[in-house]
Amino acid sequence: MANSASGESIIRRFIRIISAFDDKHTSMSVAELSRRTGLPVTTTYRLVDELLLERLLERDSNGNIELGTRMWELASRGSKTQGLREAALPFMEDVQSVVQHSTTLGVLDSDEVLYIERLGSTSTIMDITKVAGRLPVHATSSGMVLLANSPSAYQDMILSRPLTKYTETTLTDPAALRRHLAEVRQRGFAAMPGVIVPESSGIAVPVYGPDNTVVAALSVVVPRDEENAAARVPLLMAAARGISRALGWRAKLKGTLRQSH
Amino acid sequence: MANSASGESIIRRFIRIISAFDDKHTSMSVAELSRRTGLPVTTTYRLVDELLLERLLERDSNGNIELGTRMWELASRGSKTQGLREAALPFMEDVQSVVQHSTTLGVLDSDEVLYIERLGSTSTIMDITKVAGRLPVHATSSGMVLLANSPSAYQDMILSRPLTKYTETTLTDPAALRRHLAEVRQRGFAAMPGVIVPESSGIAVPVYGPDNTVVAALSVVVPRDEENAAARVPLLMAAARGISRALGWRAKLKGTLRQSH
DNA sequence: CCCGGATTCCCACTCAATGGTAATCCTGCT
DNA sequence: AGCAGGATTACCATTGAGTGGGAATCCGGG
Repeated sequence: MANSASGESIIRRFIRIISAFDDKHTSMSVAELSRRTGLPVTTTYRLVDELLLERLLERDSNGNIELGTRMWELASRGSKTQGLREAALPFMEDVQSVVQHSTTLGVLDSDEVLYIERLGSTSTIMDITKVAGRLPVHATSSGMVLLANSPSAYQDMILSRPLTKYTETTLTDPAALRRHLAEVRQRGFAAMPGVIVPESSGIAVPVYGPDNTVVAALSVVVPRDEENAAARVPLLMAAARGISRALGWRAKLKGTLRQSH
Repeated sequence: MANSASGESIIRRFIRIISAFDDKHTSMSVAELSRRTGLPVTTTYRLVDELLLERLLERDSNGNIELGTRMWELASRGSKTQGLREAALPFMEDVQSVVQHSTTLGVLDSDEVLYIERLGSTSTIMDITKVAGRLPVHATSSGMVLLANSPSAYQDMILSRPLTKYTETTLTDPAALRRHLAEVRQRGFAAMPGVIVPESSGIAVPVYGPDNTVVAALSVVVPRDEENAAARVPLLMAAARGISRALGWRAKLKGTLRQSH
């Protein structure tokens, strides 16, 4: 053996380690960490020791390992996500104060929607989004909005892979999805009843960045039986516009309202 | 030369790299990164390449390097900070809706206050707190609350180092600070007029965790000239109690109300 | 006292990581 | 077009940081 029998770099192993933590596993023993990551026991101990030293990991009161506050700090303070989040939060509060269910802000990351902020009670069965949580593009209103405003190569990539059918109403047929995307692009919002959880509906609108591309989706989740959920669209649009403006976007002067590519 | 002439581990260098990014420097060229981190050019390129591959770093539209969304995601989803933040947010919104200036949630990290959430407009000169930003313990109301509820060894450590005097009213004398801490402990809140910025006042109260220790400080910043800022204390206390309860804290049954160290 | 798992200690091996030097690619300026 | 200055990529000889199996030790519960 030598530097990593498996040929893995330290960075990759570091990622394995921090990836072992999620909202369901916020702390664990080193041995368990070794098991979860699949790294050799000794190696795990050595690496963890160093990460503890650097405060990227910490020990809790039981001696278990958890992600260090410093880790969060370093990752947060310089990230573009932070700017987006801060710009959006006030407007999200406004929306939340009216809609009362849950309001989320999502971005596209690799092939999924990553939620970077969320307001509303956490306990609802109705809404499974979490901050720093992911959901598939094709089964969320946020995903549809983001996909509808993505380059066609990206759309093709997403639509060409197997799409999970979560409920009766989940669209999984590429052609049907494309039609739906066209609609979303034209109307400027996505409304999807019960695509991932039968009893709820998602409504999402795009948020624009300075270069007039769509950078995020603002969305609310409401009970499916709620009448005219679409009545929420103007509210959402106004909020999204506010966020966009805070991000440096300027309304188009004149001409068509269709966004570039 | 061999594995790091400077004897530095990859982890430490990785930290140097992500530390080079902050809210003022969200993206930069690799060469600049090399300069900022002090790492050899070649080494920086090699390391950055790998981090790009792992998506801990990303290239923006100009080809500059920025922190990757994945970095934020991994650091956020498993962190205890996240749980605290989520528990606190609804209550912070309530406070913010009444106080209107700015509401923050801070924790103690090494020898400073680290702010993990913040509501209110960002542009105020009055309030310099930022999410994932730090301020010194002795010059903030949050810091005083947290310090007042810390082990005395920690208090000694903080009070024994040189304390910056930001304004006329900043306390820098250890003895005076100790008296103030005793007051804070007894009253259950800290109110500090213009300790870091002359024209504003901070008011902070403790947030308790399940084991009845203080885990965070909830605070508002208001203009200093505002009459009876202390009138805000009950509001803050009620909110802090709500957060504490959401974290699993149960009110003491009976007996003294003094909290254990 | 015993048992099983977690943790720490030990150590010989070796290739991943290193960082100079030099070539190449840009980009703006003349 | 040609030039200047910086950013980026390519090359490569060198070596100690990283590795991981194994054994000893610690610890908590029954």
